[in-house]
Amino acid sequence: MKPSIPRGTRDFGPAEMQKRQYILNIVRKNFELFGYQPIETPAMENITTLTGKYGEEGDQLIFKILNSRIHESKNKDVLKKEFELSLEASRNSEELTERALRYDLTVPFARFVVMNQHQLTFPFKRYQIQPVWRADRPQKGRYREFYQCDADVIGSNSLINELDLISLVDKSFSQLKVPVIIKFNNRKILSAIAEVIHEPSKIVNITVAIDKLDKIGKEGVNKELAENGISQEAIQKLQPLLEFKGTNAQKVGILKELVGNTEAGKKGIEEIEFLLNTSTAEIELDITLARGLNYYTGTIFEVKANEGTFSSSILGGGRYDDLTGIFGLPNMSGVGISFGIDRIYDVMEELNLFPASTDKSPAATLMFAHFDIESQTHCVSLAAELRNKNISCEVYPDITKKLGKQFDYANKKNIPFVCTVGSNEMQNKLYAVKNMDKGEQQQFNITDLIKFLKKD
RNA sequence: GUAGGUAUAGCUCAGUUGGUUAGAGCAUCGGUUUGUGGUACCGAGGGUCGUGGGUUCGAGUCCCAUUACUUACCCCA
Repeated sequence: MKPSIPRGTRDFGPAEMQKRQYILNIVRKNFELFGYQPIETPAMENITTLTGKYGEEGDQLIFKILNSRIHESKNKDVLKKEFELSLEASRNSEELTERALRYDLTVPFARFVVMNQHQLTFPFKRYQIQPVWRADRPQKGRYREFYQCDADVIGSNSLINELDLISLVDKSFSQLKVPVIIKFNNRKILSAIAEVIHEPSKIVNITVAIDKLDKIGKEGVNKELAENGISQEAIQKLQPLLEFKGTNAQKVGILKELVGNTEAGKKGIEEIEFLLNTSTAEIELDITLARGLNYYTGTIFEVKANEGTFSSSILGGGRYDDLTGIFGLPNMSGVGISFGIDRIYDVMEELNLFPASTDKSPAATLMFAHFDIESQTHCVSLAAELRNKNISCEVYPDITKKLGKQFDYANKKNIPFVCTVGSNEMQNKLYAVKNMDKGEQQQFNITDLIKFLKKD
């Protein structure tokens, strides 16, 4: 049988893991630096926890898990009917699927907060680094299994949290040396727009269409709006939004004109101005930024790489005022961001941003080479001594007289020192250690060897 | 779901208007080298040309179908 893995999933070898961990370590360090605490949640959730939170499209992209032992069911007639119905339209049947793989980390987090509300100190700041699954068509930069790295704070309305997150994002990308644009907008503006053009029920269609401005241009957006039943009059009102390019301040001016006399508009503009005035990081107000997820209600974020061919977003996030409400805990506003490290990896690979050290990081500091079972055994006890001193090392596992083969192995694993042990060395307790880079060899007793490697 | 592209050795790919026994580089293994690697030279193994059918004296090459992968649309990290 030919081995394979499901489409959209990947294996990661040691070289790739080295780079992935380089990114993860920087992100995790910053999460902790800003006072977020780690949690984990299960890979699968009850399907009812997930459905209805991600929009119509989103629901269809949830990986569903078929119930086990359906052949033992006592209600096969019901099962058959549910199955028939599922063939006709996208729907959820708990008879068939009670559980699903998590689609993001935010909704499980909201569930977690509600379930553990009495143990948590609010405002609660958590970070979470785990894979999520989406039943999407894979393509460039889009995977069916990928990692999200989320930081969220819940139980606080303060815009300080937004500022904190912006600063965290800015710091992380500058440490990774990835050139980015941090864009933001506010969902209150979008609802205000829907209000002033008298199409409040079409808010999702409007936001999704506007979000595509970059890709399909003004004409494309107008066409899509019309197709979604938005009146010509309303579309005309939206034009200033689509046509305008300029500074952040000028954009705020446009917004004031368009939605400044609505309640939601006023509030949104106020929040936007606060962030623009107080953020120390460079941020760009993008009045066409909408984002698809249903649960956002206030500030929304998106980060894209500023160089290279990679156009999809590498980070997203925003404020959600009532995600926990559906689970029975109202009035819990939260805000969070999510790093897409798989895409960050792709950007960094394309722009050659990984430090050289991640390319050939040594598997160990030293390898022992030997000739027979006696010398190998001797190496094993020497290795134990080095490891007690916290020096990483390994003993060549096979018995062979061919030193070339053993040296080659060390080379391929980028091990910088090789210590060859034969009968002379065992007798004199003096060990020859070769620096694989320089090709020089020095002799040490065990104490000096440890000193030498420690210093190095 | 819709539309395009690709499929030949473990990997990356050549393969002429359809013509003898399908090639290269890298990788692997062996040798030059039984106590010192990266280099060099010599050699070896490894293929049902994705699968099934068709056209033809003859198909890796042309046609049809099918599967997998991939890119774009939709949506998203």
